[in-house]
Amino acid sequence: MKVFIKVMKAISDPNRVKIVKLLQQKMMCVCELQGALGISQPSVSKHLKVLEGAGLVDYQKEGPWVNYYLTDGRSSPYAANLLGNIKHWLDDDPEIIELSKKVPFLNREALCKK
Amino acid sequence: MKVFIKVMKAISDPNRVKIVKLLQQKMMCVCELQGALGISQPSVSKHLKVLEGAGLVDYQKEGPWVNYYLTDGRSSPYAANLLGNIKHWLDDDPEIIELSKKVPFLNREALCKK
DNA sequence: TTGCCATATTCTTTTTGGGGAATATAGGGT
DNA sequence: ACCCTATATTCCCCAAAAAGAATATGGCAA
Repeated sequence: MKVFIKVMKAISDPNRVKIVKLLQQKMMCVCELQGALGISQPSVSKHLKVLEGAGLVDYQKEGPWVNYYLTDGRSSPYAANLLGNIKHWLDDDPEIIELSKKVPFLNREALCKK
Repeated sequence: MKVFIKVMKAISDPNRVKIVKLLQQKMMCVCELQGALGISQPSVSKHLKVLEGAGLVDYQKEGPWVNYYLTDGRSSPYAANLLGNIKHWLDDDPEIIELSKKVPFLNREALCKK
């Protein structure tokens, strides 16, 4: 039950949904996600931690950056199912469409070291 | 997005998960759910309202009682998918097993008019 | 070592959400 | 009409969660 609740709570926040939908397109570092979402860096980090705790994302360090990506949902059937379904969901949502348009222009060199 | 969040938030509370799992077994009135969950009647009513708002349950009045039951998820693909999956999920959860044992003994005549 | 940069963590504030007590509502039976 | 019962709603309290500012951490470069 605890695992189930954790996964569902993780995906119950709009910004975290957006992060998942962004990571569907490509692996991203924190500053790229921040650039896309328009919220503070600590907020992004905390959302990522919640998603990681639910087994939805994982990360890999690359030089100064930390790249986050979607997992395969190995941690629980709930995570696996959710990640599978959300792939097709919300693609026609106005907010998600707007976000997706930004993706090609996200550039970590430009976004960071401001 | 709003509908998606509503469904996910609705299922992100342990008591609401329990209500859904109980209603899988049979249609129940508020006082039966209250008896099973061991929380206050207003609390049950409020949880039911959240579930209804998410399109997961509906109700039908029968004399003095209000019978709640699971919908077919017609309101959204998210509700439909969730209701379909949760049918098989959490059946081996200790809390849910305990709850299920109580179901045969839930009797609205005995539970109400205390 | 020092400094710099990306990210994580802490702190505080504000908002959201669940809980029960008390109250309101609605409908049936008398 | 009246009362009684099941349920809904309101109220207030407390805990959880989200937000950003400020600070800490960790690794790389000079």
